[in-house]
Amino acid sequence: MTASTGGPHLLDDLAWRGLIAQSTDLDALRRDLDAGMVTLYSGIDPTAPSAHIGHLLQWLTLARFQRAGHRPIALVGGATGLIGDPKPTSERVLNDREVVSEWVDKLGAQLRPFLDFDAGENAALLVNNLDWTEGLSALDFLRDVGKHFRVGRMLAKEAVSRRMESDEGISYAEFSYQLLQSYDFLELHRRYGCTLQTGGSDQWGNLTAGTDLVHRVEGRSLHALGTPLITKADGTKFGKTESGTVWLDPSMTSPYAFYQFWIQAEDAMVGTYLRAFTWLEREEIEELERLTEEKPQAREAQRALARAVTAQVHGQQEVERAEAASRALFGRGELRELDAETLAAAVAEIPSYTAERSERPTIVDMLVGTGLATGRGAARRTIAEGGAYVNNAKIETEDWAPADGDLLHGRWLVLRRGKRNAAGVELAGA
RNA sequence: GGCGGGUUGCCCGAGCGGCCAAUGGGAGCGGACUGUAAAUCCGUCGCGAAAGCUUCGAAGGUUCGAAUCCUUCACCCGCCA
Repeated sequence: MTASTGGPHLLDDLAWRGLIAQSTDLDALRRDLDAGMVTLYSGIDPTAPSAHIGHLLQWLTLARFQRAGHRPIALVGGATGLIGDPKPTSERVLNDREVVSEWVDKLGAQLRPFLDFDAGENAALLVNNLDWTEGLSALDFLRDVGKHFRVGRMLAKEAVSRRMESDEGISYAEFSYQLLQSYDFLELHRRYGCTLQTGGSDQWGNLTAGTDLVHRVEGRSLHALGTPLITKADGTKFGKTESGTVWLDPSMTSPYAFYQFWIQAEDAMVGTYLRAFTWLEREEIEELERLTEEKPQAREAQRALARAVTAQVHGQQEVERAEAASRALFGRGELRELDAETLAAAVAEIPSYTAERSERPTIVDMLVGTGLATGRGAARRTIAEGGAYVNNAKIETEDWAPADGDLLHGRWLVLRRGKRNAAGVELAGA
């Protein structure tokens, strides 16, 4: 069970999808992939209680290898997460051990649906690098790992040199990070015959540090493959919304918000995202790209993207809910014409809160109450700027309060700030 | 351990006794245009309706008045040991 069923070669598909930014020796990798099952790994560090869409890309890459018959190891960095990968900008704050350990568990559970852990020979594995570093003494670590590293090369790594040049500098702990991560590759090579590490291109220094270490210790040349950093069309960071990072955890980013994030993709990038984040085939994606060019206002590609990615992460049922809510809230139709059930379902997808009728909440109260505005000042500003809507009608006065006739089905209001931030208010009580 | 430099709002970065809630840029947010896109232009961007309140690493002090001066502490950077 080596090569996949028909279709293009895995590496050609990855290249077409724009997933190969850097690699050690592609031809050698191709030979190994063709020769049989390859064991590969990719790791993420627990820096939050949930993975985000950047991590998703790494897991999907592992999954692409698995579908081609190879064996993926998903690593969660219970050890590396205790140290922190140097950021180019600033030193990280250490997280407590208990917190990190909790996050490791959450991330592990979160990634399971993306890989097949019961595939027989090439079943996926989930590992935690704390398992082989916790018991390691500092002396052993320095002798067995540290001795193989040259400080000159360590200093040359992008993240390290940037930090050396910054006026904040870098701690020894973060400086040592690359040793820890390299040791993972060595350990996984020894334990499982792992010969390939994949990761974001921002990890390239760490990936090659790993292949270097294995080369020195074991005399074998392993492979590293870096996926590109996904960005927006102007090169700025991808994966953030007004309310921050796009998380996979539905309690941190609701499926509706998740869906909305993708639907709002720029025309110029929607093809890139389809290639990288979905399993759609080449012909389908090229057709969608063509549609974007010919009929951009139809937003077919964005819709397909949102649907596909949301389905993978949250399931088909959530896609349908998000789509129904999106139709209700962004549709041309009158909100008043929606039946109570549809409206209730739509409101359930968006931030909402319940206010007491007797308190006679004003538009400002409600903007703040729903979280659409961060404070009363911001709410007033929104109104003054003409960005506040109730049931799709612009509200221009700060002391506006709903009359009974404004309520949809006797109890709901749909608030909107700007074009695309909606929230619900339910008025309770007599 | 010694000497020198630094710590300003989400980020970068001016300010160096009153005119500072603090110049400018970026990001963000709202509007116009369009298509839940981009670009562009306009507006906005500590909290508060306002009076006012709380900010410029922390704590004290000098002064009518401090982000700006002094002292101590913490952290960072550099050179030396």
